[in-house]
Amino acid sequence: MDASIFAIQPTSAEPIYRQIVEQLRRLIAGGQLASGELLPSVRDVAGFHAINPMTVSRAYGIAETEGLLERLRGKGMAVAAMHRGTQSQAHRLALLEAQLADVARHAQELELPAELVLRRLSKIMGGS
Amino acid sequence: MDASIFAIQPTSAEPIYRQIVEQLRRLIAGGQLASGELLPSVRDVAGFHAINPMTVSRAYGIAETEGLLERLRGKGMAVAAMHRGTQSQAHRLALLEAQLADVARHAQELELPAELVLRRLSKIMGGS
DNA sequence: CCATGTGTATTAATACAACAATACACATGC
DNA sequence: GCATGTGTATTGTTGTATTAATACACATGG
Repeated sequence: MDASIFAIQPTSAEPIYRQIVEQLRRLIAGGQLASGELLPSVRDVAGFHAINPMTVSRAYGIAETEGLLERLRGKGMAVAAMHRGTQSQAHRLALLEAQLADVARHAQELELPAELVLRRLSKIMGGS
Repeated sequence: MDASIFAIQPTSAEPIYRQIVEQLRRLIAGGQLASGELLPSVRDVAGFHAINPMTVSRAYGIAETEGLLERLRGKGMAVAAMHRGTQSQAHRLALLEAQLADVARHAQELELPAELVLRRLSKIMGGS
């Protein structure tokens, strides 16, 4: 697997290691990273994105603690076998729940009608 | 105005002073805080939410720099006169744009169909 | 065996957030 | 005038988060 699977934004307020962990969570849950698949090495990812290897290692370590990844000694990190294939839609939707709740709260503070927000989001998602 | 207008989450990763600034932005843009309205004093807010007065003062100071608030010497802080009434829907929707883009990106990584996400968000917003 | 590839423990540097304790400038109202 | 109410500047301390630099242990493959 190529080091380019991750979309790192070094300028973002969100810490790099957390960006990686969260993308791993979603890519695995969505099935874009298949079970058993070998991930790019920490040095590959670090070199490609010009970040420190330890930052990547930290992300991989957290993902392993969460049970997302498995460590293959001498080989590297792979998607855990437990996570065979794609999770259920309900399970994946749950990963968006908190973010959707935030959107709803902010929309209410902005006194924006729900229909308007939904139309806008629909347009953004459709165009991707 | 009561000190309870702010919904502070001390455990959140987002800094308290920034929570306050962002809520001010939205509440003013949405018209829930009317122009000229007097805000709760820093000591009131700090006491009510059990946080440090200087943290509130910092938030008010930033909001003043942004032109959201006006300082009334000896009285306190008030919503700036410039912000008379509610902003246009387009202007308010723009404040949600970045967050909606994030939702779209995450949904794609999760391989969730747009309709499912929209239905879920609609339910959350409707129930509020 | 040994070069090369894994991941990572350790230490340090830097920055940030929040709190605490003062003290100050200003306006209001008795 | 003076007590009381604003916001704020200042200084210091504490705890934490993030990233970086270095060195190490281990497995693989010839």
